[in-house]
Amino acid sequence: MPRAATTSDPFNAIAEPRRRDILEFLGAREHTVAEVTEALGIAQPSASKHLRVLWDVGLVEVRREGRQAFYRTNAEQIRVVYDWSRRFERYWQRQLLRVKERAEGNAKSRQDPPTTQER
Amino acid sequence: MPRAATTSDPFNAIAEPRRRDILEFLGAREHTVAEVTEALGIAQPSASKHLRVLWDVGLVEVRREGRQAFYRTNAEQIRVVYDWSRRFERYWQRQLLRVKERAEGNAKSRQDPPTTQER
DNA sequence: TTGACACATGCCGATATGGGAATGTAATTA
DNA sequence: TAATTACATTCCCATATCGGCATGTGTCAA
Repeated sequence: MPRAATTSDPFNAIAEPRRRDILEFLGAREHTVAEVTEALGIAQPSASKHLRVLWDVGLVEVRREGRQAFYRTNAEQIRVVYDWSRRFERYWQRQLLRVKERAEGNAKSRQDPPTTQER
Repeated sequence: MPRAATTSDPFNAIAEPRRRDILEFLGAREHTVAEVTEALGIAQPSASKHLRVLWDVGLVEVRREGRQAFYRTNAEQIRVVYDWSRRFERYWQRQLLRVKERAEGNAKSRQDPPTTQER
């Protein structure tokens, strides 16, 4: 079974770096497909496809006017990701605390890959 | 070109629902692979693979003891996702404001797919 | 009407995916 | 030493991905 479709949810959609770039670019105000392709240096069909994926999961909205399409990011949907990641806030706060606590002492390095042995 | 490797960054790693489940499960405290497989109802090799991917991008840490591996999520790395999504905070706040402003008036529905015509 | 323009879609190929089943490996136990 | 346990890895396969290129579709201008 391959990875879930990019169109299934915001998490899959933002897995692609280019799409994150697009969302950031469209963050401030709406932009034309041509503006996206030019600003990010991607081919037009590629931009259209990415925008389509983002639209499918509700991460962008479109406004059509003549032969132009004005896209803007729908921050509300990014919030899904935000809310999920925020659930771990208490954990990283706790971890930061621990780091701070042992700030003076022994630096403990990250362990080796799962397969490699250590200790 | 296929999608970027799941091992490339946290965004790709959390694109998989099962891996998000694992991260949540490992959020509170460290757990054995066996505990993960049992708690989430996934096959052992599958769990090991997912944990490996999560480990590759630094989303989990391992502590080995005898033949057991104790995994825990590394919230610090989830923060990468948190920080990225949070950059859109001002936008959804602005959008919520707009929604509130036109709370009394005309309900504007979402537009049709990019290809379909409307207006 | 014809052509240019803006964008969307279809097809192709190279590649990564995740599940299942089998196998490998190191540590513990008998 | 042999069997068992706890994980990790490998192989296989059906499937989805993204980019490039070509093409389709609707809109506006000449």
